[in-house]
Amino acid sequence: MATTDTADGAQGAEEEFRKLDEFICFALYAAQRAVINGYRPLLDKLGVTYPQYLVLVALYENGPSLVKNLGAALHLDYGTLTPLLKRLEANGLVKRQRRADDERLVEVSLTAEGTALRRKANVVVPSLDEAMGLTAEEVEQAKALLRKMTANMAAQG
Amino acid sequence: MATTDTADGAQGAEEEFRKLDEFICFALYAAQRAVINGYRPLLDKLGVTYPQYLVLVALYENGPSLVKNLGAALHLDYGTLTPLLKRLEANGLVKRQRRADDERLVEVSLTAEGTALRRKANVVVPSLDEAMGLTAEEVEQAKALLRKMTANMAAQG
DNA sequence: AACGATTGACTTGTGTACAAGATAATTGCG
DNA sequence: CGCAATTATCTTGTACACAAGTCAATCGTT
Repeated sequence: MATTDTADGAQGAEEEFRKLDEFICFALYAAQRAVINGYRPLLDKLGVTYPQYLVLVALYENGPSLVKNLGAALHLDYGTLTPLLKRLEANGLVKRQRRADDERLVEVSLTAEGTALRRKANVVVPSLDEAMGLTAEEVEQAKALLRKMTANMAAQG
Repeated sequence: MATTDTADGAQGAEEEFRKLDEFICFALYAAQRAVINGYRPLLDKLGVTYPQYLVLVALYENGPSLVKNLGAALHLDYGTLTPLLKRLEANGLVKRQRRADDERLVEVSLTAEGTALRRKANVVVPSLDEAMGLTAEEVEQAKALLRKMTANMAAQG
């Protein structure tokens, strides 16, 4: 069904080659985008993007945090975080402030509006984690496998 | 360990709120980026990015394809594919050609150089799918779970 | 033939991601 | 103390991703 119309590629010969759907990396890539796209309409209502939402969750969990620590929590670097945090600040959800005791450090904290978002987000968002249609057991399996992949890939970057 | 230095956030009270690491969507997000980052050094040697590599795999599998069909195979839209395909074309790996029988259609096919890349990629790349450190059984489990997520999320966009 | 609707592709604008380079503040060592 | 190294952050440049809008070619119907 998928591809029609055109020739059929694999010209006989050797079949040492794998198909797209056999790659676990593709399954991972497709699933991640599907999930983000599922979150999007809900997060739109809250006025944040998916990575912005994750930053807020990290702030809810850890309180005021250095950019460095947010990067460690989310596995994101400054090149991604700095502009993202500026957008969150421009939207009034967080405050960014250089620390007086060490001018290199920037501390990110929630505004009243950012704090208020927590309750709304908590109602609207986690529903999706369950709406992925996995049983509780499958969710645990998936988390374990994903963490294992993450750890192993990081180990030998 | 992760976050230090700053206050500890969760101000007692209710614990109806989840931590970042409990979200399966975050595990998915982190794993996908870790895997792409693992692929990057290998793909750099081939001169392609990860999404570009997936397009090539689709072309190896299906032969010359319409942009529309590549989009269906990769779950990507024109806004992503058109510039990506132009970059692949600029790098000499694919050819893009309007079809004479229907001027709306653009057919993408491999150049000699793009075809030649297949063998190199096949040697260098799939090693990583195994280098994720999962057993064969876990790989199958993971693929099944990821596909289920993808299908369920797509079902109720 | 006429023409409104559909289709396939492209463009524009916003927001991630990440590499690589720049910079100011702090630290550590002789 | 003086200064080289380190640290935390920011900036620039490239490449996805996706929504929304544009446009030409084709189709369906009359």
